Amino acid sequence: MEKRSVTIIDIAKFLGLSKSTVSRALKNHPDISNETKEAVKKIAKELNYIKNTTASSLRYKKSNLIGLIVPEISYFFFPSVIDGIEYVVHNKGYNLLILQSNEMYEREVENIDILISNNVEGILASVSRTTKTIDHFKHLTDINLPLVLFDRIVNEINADIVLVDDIDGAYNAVKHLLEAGKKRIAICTGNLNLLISRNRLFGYKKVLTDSGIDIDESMIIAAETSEDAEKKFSELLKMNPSPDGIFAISDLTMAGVMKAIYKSRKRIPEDIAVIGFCEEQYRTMYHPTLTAIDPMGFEIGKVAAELLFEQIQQNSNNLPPLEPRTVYLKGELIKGESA
Amino acid sequence: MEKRSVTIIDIAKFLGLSKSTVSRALKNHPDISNETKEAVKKIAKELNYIKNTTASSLRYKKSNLIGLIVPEISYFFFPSVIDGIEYVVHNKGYNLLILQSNEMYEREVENIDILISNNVEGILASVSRTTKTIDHFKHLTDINLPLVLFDRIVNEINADIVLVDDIDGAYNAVKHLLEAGKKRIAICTGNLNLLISRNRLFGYKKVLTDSGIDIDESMIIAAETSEDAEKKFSELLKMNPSPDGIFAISDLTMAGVMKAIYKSRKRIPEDIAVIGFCEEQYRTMYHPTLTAIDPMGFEIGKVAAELLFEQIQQNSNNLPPLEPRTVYLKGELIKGESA
DNA sequence: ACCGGTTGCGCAACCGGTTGCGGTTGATAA
DNA sequence: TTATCAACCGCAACCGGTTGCGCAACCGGT
Repeated sequence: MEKRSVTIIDIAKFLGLSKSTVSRALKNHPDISNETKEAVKKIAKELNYIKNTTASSLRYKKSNLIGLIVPEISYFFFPSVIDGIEYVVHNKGYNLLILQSNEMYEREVENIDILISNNVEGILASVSRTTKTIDHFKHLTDINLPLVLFDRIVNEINADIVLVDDIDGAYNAVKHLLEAGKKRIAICTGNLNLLISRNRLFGYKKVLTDSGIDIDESMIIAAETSEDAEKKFSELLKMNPSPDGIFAISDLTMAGVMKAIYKSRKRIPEDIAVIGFCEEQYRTMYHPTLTAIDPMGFEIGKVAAELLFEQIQQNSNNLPPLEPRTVYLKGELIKGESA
Repeated sequence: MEKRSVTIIDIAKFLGLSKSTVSRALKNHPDISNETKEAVKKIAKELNYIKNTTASSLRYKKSNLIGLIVPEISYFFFPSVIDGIEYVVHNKGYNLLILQSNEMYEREVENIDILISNNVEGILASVSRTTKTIDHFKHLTDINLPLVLFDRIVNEINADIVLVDDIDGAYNAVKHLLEAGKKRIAICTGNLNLLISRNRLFGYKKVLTDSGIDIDESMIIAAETSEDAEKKFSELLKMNPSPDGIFAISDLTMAGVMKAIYKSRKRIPEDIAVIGFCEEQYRTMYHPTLTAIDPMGFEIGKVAAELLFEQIQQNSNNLPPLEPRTVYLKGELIKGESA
């Protein structure tokens, strides 16, 4: 059943040439005459020749593949990041091998092996929630494989890092609520194992402290899932006094928070103002539309991929690895009607 | 700079064995003694050996790679589909090479070549909006490469096909509005070049006809983008008589329609009822929550991948290709508050 | 001592494309 | 005529893992 696809050897036989000549002709090697080149290319097209990248990369050590590991592809935020990555990767003539960790440490380790095994030239990753040891990432520097972490990072690692300035964003978000006259501002943060959750919480605390407002621990709620957020905020909104502003740190928590508010029949923003980090795509889905800090998904992906290619470039020039860089992207506040 | 990673030859040298023995030992070949197997595995672990899939697949013709082509990764619907695909693909021990066509015919053709070039064992695709000729897909059957199309398909092709039953879904959606007593129901459909748009429009027309209602062409609006939908429906809602029900055929059109309604200050569902095809994730983001037909993203991906693996299985057993199958998934109506 | 059968392993070809090196040819210069 | 050289192309090794085949060693049985 297996119909072998056409190889350079087929072309060579057809033209009575050697496969080396065909190979060189296809790559426009100067040693080959123009007539031969044209003949080869003509036949290649006629026979529907497609280069076998696998064979090529085995020899040439250039797979043209970039590996990507995300916790979950369909998380609100990640599709945008992937878009940004794909934009750069495609422009460089590379392709993307995408793996999910499903927030499981074991799969993350396994995925790293898979990517190495597939000869990727670099890896982009956002680490899983359950990852505590990072030997699998450190191993990459041993074998000199470029690595860029984004959004969910780990410390003390030899890799480029791309983040949104979470503290700054959270600070500005909550400040916006304060300036609107809100006094009792709650935060819905995420799993505090994630740096992003801690940083956004830090920004929240910082602006309150800077404004001379005491931190009320009952206004700080950590939720793992959207449902979790909804449940906990439904409770919170029944309390007296209840918050008059909420800062939700992610799309995920926002979804839960908004559901809780809708249920409570409170008016937005009169009774309760809402602000968060939210992709443009979803920001205007809510009613009223959200005022939100742009989480910069596309940009993160774009910048992360660009940094990766700089490392790859460095490698292919046989230059020593670059010093690890950290890039902070500042997300702007986009005004909606919710605050 | 390039640190070569360890190969079976390194292991062989280390143990004074031949590379064939090491290869067999690692695959638990019965010819090899248990002592040797254990010794090899022990050293493999110590040296941090990772199999070079590229080399393996060159010889063994098994890349463990599945190719996926989607118009755009971050479209509302596709992340869910990818999730479903990834679920199956990972369980089979395969990996996913994901490419975007960005709705461009040329990139679709290019992507097919890239996937072939990377020795994928099968291809899953949702075709671009601008695709009119399908020779690039037909070529796949020539080289006996399994193909499954989903959601956006082309006709007269030798491939498995997975669809939601668009006509049925649209029929039930609009019927739901009729049963709620709505009389002037508008539809926001998409690019009519897409079968999905035509089918959902057909279901809309069918239920109206079946119910003895005349089709009002001014109530049929095709929109390419969310913004387009918003603009056109803002106009429509100003008309007199204006619709008292809207059926939006996709997440994309729904976003525009809802914005237009919000702007018009009409009440949902009292003044105007809304129904559509909408992923669960987004359905409850709107306020009021949407009544919608489940577009079955995850399921589509899952079923498509399963069909693909059946074809691959067939190939690897050297059996003749299966007859192309078409699977229709019926999306259930999920009640929200918008209708 | 001889034989058939098993066990355990190595040799070498192979997958398809790449590349260093060397060989052939024809033209030009000496 | 012969040395020189560029232009053009083929040979063969190589990338790392897989596999058909063959061979030596060893087994128990006669």
